[in-house]
This record gives sequence, structure tokens and C-alpha cells, in this order.
Amino acid sequence: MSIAYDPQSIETKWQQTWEANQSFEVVDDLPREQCYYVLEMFPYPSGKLHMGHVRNYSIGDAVSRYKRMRGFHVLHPMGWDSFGLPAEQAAIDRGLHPKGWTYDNIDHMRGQLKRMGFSYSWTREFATSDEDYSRREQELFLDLVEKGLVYRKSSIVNWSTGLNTVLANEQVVDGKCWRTGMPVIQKELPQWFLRTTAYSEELLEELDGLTDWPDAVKIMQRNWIGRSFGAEIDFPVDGHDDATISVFTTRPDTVFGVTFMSLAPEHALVDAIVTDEQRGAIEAFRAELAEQSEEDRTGDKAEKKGVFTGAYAINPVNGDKVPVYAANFVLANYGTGAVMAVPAHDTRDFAFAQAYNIPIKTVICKDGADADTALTEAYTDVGTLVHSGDFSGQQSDVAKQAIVAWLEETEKGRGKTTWRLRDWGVSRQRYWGNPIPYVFGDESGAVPLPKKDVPVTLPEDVVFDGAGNPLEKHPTWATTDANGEPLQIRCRNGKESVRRETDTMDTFMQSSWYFARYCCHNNTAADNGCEAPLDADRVNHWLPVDLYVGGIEHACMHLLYARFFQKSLCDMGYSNVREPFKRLLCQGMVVAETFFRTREDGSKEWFNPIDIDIETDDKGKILGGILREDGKPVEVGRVEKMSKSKNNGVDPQELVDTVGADAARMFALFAAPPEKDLEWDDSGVAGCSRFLKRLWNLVQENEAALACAVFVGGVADASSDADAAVIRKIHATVKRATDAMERDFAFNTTVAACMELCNELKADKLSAPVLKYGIETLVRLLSPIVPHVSCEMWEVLGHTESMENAGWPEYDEAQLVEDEVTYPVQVKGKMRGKIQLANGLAGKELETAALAHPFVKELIGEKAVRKIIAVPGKIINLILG
RNA sequence: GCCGAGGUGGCGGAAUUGGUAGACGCGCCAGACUUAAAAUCUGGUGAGGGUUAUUCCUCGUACGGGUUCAAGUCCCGUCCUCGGUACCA
Repeated sequence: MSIAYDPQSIETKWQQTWEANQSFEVVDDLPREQCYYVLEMFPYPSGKLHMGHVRNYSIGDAVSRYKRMRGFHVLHPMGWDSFGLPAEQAAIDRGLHPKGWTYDNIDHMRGQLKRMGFSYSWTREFATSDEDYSRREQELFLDLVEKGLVYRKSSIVNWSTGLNTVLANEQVVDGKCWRTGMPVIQKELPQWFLRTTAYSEELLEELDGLTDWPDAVKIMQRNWIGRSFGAEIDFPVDGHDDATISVFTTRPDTVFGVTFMSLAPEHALVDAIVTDEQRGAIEAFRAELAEQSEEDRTGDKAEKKGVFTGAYAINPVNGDKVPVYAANFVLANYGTGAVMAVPAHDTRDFAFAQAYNIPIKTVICKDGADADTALTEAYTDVGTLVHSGDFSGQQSDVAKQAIVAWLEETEKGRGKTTWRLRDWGVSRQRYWGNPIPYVFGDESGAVPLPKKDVPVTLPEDVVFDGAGNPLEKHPTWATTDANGEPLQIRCRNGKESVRRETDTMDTFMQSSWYFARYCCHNNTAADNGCEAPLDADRVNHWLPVDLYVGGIEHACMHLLYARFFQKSLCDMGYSNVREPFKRLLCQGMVVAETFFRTREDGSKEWFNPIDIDIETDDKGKILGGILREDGKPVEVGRVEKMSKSKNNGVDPQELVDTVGADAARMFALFAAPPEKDLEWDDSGVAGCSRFLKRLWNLVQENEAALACAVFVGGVADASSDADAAVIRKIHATVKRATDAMERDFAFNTTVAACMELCNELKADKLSAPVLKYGIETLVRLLSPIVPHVSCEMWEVLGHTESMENAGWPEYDEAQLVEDEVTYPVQVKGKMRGKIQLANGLAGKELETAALAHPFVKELIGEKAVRKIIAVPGKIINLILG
């Protein structure tokens, strides 16, 4: 009797089984070579699981389950990156408390993850807003203080004049506050920084060792760190004996071509050298810039503007007297805050010089070009130096070294390595984050709390009106201790009243060490007598993470912060593994079609794809959409990342309710290779569901025959040509699936290969053992992708051992070889037909066999064979005379 | 602007090292089953053309050049889309 495929009951059954058996828990004391750590970037608990999560976690889960079938003890944890801006937004918009909102979301999303059947070690789950995690992170912060990796300095923030609060970059729209539309100004605030730059060299050098990372990510990080070799050159200011403008340049070879200087308008020297006539203009310029965000000032659309200071600098290499400008594109906090301008050989300087009528002096010439022809654009390539004193005639790349050496000899400058990487500003003026464990006293200044006094916990009674920092506005929190007593510390004269730091930490802090905490999530006195953020033994046992899966959007920031943090953890004695992620897989976004109508006021109303009927022509090309509700047309927009604003999200919950988790997981892996964007398509999911149903029915309809069929040694013997062909196909499919898991993660082709094999498994054409061999192989290959239905079929096929213990199928390379090979035959690169030749031929033998083939003879006819290209196993190409 | 990635049928994609372009799936078309529809099953499906017999020819991997016996794949240039750009995570 065959049973219909019912994903709901099958999936519930196996999820309960896994939960009851604690199937995915793992202990910490097994030999490392038998262990494997798979991690997916943990989610921000925004409310509901979205397709991006489903995709991310389907990839990680497939690898986890595969590794388990290979006999590995897999650590596969999950948790919540639960501090962050949206929780406070929910508080402001809907009056919900960030904590309640966050933990409700976590409960809901945990249920959704379980319903997807992901094989997590749930006992290790934590949220970063848990008091325990906050406390450990504050302890680590204090360790960082101890190591000298924390400091405080003033830094510029986006300040909303409407809300009296700091805005995130994404909250600044067109230079205005997104909520109030009021201007956003650049304001200086004292902030906490971590010394990431202390590790610049190591962060850069060790990228070379990360051989299992995508090159694109390594290149982006290399550029982000941005080491450049150049020179610092000192330009005296004419008439100011005490003033020297130091510039950094990567092009010391162009120093003879300097025709002006640019200072950051905020540069301290500007005040010292500005002439009285120009002072007013400079002040006006500064005021104008203060109104702008950094993006407006230096972004792509920003006009390059400058104001003459009235002062002149002396070029130390040739005595040229050049004007000094204050310019908007020079940043005070980058480099020396001053640049030497060589318009002839720098695009930006060229544009500036043209706009302000500044001379352009060519000092590098393309070989053979005339040195005195006026340039129409900057020449930025290498070439021969001209008008450059003793260095004229040298090649620019050689002259660079020579000029640096000469500058050092004559004490006019020095060679220098600079970095683009900046220190990490971790201060946030927000409530829903981890408090920074510092207090301030009038006499003592900033004082770190002793470890015994952490965690600093967040007060619950807070008002969220969107204005200011809720912690700063709290009447007592900053000034009282846990018992409500005034907060005091010891100081030189006894005791001093102090005020807590009201800044909280950047949420990138939490995601910089969670992967280590999973290794020892319960590291407490009760657990192992160890009261510390991390247990080095277990951290060293599990790290580095063998496979880390997440979005490419984290290439520079999260992945760099985490690498930095891991190095500092090592230097604080918590680990000896300096790189946290051995292998990295970056998956693309999940995108979907958008549908909209334009309202009278020009704004757009977006409709969810689920409410739209698509109209197509007879080839299937999309003509338009109809809103089901009113039967009227809507416009078809672009394919975009699923988002609330475009209303093009597909809720995984609905999929699970209709086609089941297995089909949803399968589609997430089948529709695109992991690293590419994935276009969501409900009928594509239906196709996956159909495939599962077909396979399920194949098992059901042949249950009796399969029960009697026997094959030994894991391989069935062929009793017909059809059998032999299927056996070959089985080996090819196993090879492809194995390659995907071990090498390129091309799960989309794994699924395709499994579909192909399934199409070949015809019960009426194959012997029962070969049919069974095919089905069982298929079930095992698919089980990491569609675990529920695979487990169920495995059981129906009569197996009593669990799917996880069934092992991964093996393949035999020898079984893939066929007796004859199909060779395409080309004439001068054009396809003319195919011939069959014996396998194993090469060189002259292959050529002779090909030329002797009747089809080839016919092709040649009366013509002479001028050349024959015969590549074994690939192609025959004839050049005829 | 800068850094990174991508562009292949109506659609998602495949093509492992330069060697048969379009596997697999969706959609669409036709047929079977059905009173009918859905579901399911079978077959077809890049464009254009010639034969209308299964076959044959031309074109075709964003655009323009180049290298090669051979280019989706390598090189040079252009256009477009996406990610990041340090307070979204």
C-alpha cells in the first residue's frame, strides 16, 4: 500500500526524533581531526525568519549533515546578535520595550529555525544581550584596556539638530535627519576606540595564509587595510619660520611638479598662516563644511572646492613658491591632513588647478612625448622624469626610491608606510547595546570599573521618544550603584562621586567573539571552576571555525573586526589561534520581482508577489501583472533584494506550511550557486516539491521489490546494458555530489545531478538490486539537503540505523570510464558532427583512428588535410586545404 | 569617486584546465488520463532559414576590438546591474 508524500507529518516526526535524541549535540573532548566546526553568521532577531536566513542556514546545514555522514563530530551552533538599532526603533514606533521585543522575536525565530529542521546544537544557544554574554564582553573590554588597546579621543559624528542625538549613516537621508528632516551637522564627541591599527601588519600579512577564503574578500580586505609606501615631505611656509606643512605622498617622484598645497580646512596650521584678507573667506568655508556630512563633502557628487589662505609654501626640492589652499576633499583625520598637489599627474589636482587657474607643471613624460605640450588631462602612469633637477631622465618607478633616499639625506623628508585602516570607534550613544564599563569623576577622570563590578546592566525603566540618548536621560542610572546608593570610587582624597559612561558598545563587538564563546558557552565556575569569558582549552580545541558561511556584505567590516578581536584574544591569553575562520563561503542575496502602482503624488505603492497574477505571452515572457484583489493591472518593477520597503519578501513560514521545509531548503540550494544572488520563484519551489514527490512515489511503488532486492559490498552488479548505464550514472552522481561538498559548494549542480539520476531510475527497465542501489544512493546524497524526507525513505527502505550513521556513498573512478568516447568533429573550428572512437587513444593513434572514420573521410572529400588537432577525450579539429 | 562581484534562451541556471553552448528545473506548446478541471504522466521547446522524413545551413553567451586550429572561458576598451565605503547588521 503506498502512502502519499505528506511533508508536514514527516517533518514533524523527524524534528521530534532529533530533539528527543539530542542528535546534534557534541562534546568537547574528542580528537580534533575527527571534529568539524561549521558556523553560519548568526541572525539579528528582527522578527521573522527571511529567505536570506533560509538560504544561509540551508548551506551550512547541508555541510554539517554531510560531515556527520563522513563520521565527523560536528559543532554547529546558533544564537542571536540581539543588540542593535531596530529594537530601539520598535520602542520609539510602537511603544514596545527593546528587551521584550527582542526576546519575543527570538522565541518566534527559534521556532521557525526548528521547523526548518536545521541541525543545531541548541544547548549552546545564547543571545548577545543575555546578561551572561554582556558581562563576559565587559570583562574582555577591561582586558583590552589593560593591554593598552583602548583609548578615548574626540571624533566626528552625525548629529541630528532635530533629535539632539547621533544618527547612523543610514539614518541620514540627503544630509537630513530621516525622521525629522532637520539638518544633520558634524559634531565632535569624545568616543572610545579600539586599536585595530596595532594589528595592521598582521591583519594584512596573514591574509596570504587564508587559502580557503574567496580571493574577492581577501582583495577587499587588503585594499581596506591599504598599506602604501611613500614619503613624508616637509614644506616650509614662506614668511613663517615656525610653520612647516608636512605632507604624505605615494608619488614622491612627482614632487618637482608641485604647484599648490591643500590643507584640511580644520587643520591647525590654517589659523597660523592665513592672511587677514583671507580670514573671512576661510571662516565662511569652514561654516559651510560643518553643515555637510562626510559623504556630501567628499562623496562622488561633491564638488572639489577650495579657498586660498593667502600663504605660500616653499617646495624644498626646488624652492618653488606655491599657494596654500584649504580644500574640502582633504580630511583632517587622514594622513597629515595636508597634501602636496601635482595637477599634471593627479586627476583631482588637475581638475582643481583648472577650476582655480593654477599652473600645471609636467614632470613625468610618457616615453617619446613632448615634455612641454600642455596636458588636457592628468598623466598618472609611469614615465620619464623631466624638469626634476638631477633626477630628470630617470624612470619614475626608479626615481621614487632615489628621491626618497635623497630627501632623507638632506633631511627634507623621510620614507613612510601609511595605512588606510583606522582604529575602531566602538562608542554608540544608544540604549540597546552593551554598556562600556567606565565611570567618570571630576578628579579621577575616566576610570575603568574593576571586574568585580561588572556587568553594568541596562535600566529597564527608560523612555523612548527618539530624542537624545535614553541612558543619558535616565534620572539615576548613571549616578547610582546596584543598590540605589550614590556611585562612588576611591580616589586620592578618599571617595569621589562618579558618573557612568552612557555610551554602549558597537554591535560589531558582540559578533567579534561569539564564535569563540560557542566553544565554551557555559564557561562558569559551576561548569568547570573557570570564571572567565573564555576557556582557552576549548577555544583552542574548536577554533579555527572550519567553515564560516555568510553574506559578502561583511567582507571588510565584520570579518576584519573578528580577525582583529581574535588576535587580541590571543594576546590576552584566551587563545593561541590567531585566525578565527579557516574557510569562508560568502553567499549572495535573495532577490525577488517587484510590483507597484504609482500614486497621484508620484510615490509608489508596492504589492507583494503573492497577491499578483502574472500575465505572460505564449513563450512565457512576462507581459504584466494583475492585482488579484481588484483585477486591475500593476507595473512590473526590477528584481531587487527582498525587503520590507519594496514589499517583495516571501515569508518562509508560508512555504513550510504549503510545500514543507525540505522543498524550501532544496530550492534555496538548487536555484543558484551559493555565491550568486538567488531569485526566488514559487513555481521553482513547486518543481522541487514535485521532484521529492516523484522520488517518494518511486520508493513507495516498489517497496515490495526493493525489500527483496539484495546487493552486497555497497555495489550492485549489472545484468543488462540499462543496469550498466545506471551504475555508471550512480558513480558519476556520487562524484559530483562529493566534489560539491568538498570543493566548490555547487549544490545547485548536485541537485541537478540527483534529478538526472532519478530520471534514469525506471523500475521496469532495471533489475531490482540496481534500482535499489540507485534509490539508496540518491537518498543518501540528498539527505544533507532534504533531511526529513530522506530519513523517512531510509526507514521505509528497511534501514534501522539512522541516516546520519548511514555514511556517505563512495564512488569508483574506474566505473566512470566508458569503452567508447564521443568526439565532436570540427572543420576549422566549426562543428560538423560527432564520431565514436575507442577510449584511451592519443597522439598519432588518435589522429589515425579519426582520419580512418567514414564520417571524417566524407568530410575531407577531395581536400587535403593541412592540419589535424586531436585532443584525447575532447575534440577532433581539421584544417583542410 | 574608490574597492569588489556580475551580465549566457521567455526565466533561474549548466558548461571541472581554452575543446559539442544551453545539463537540470521553471514557464510555454502538444498529447494521454478525466464528463470537465486540477493533479499526474509522455513528448517538444535558443533565433532565423531550407526540406517539410529523423536531416541540413546561418546566426547566437551585454557591446566593440584582439589572441588562437578553437573563446561564454584569455587580453584591451566600453556600457549596465549589484555589494561595501568605517554608526544597518
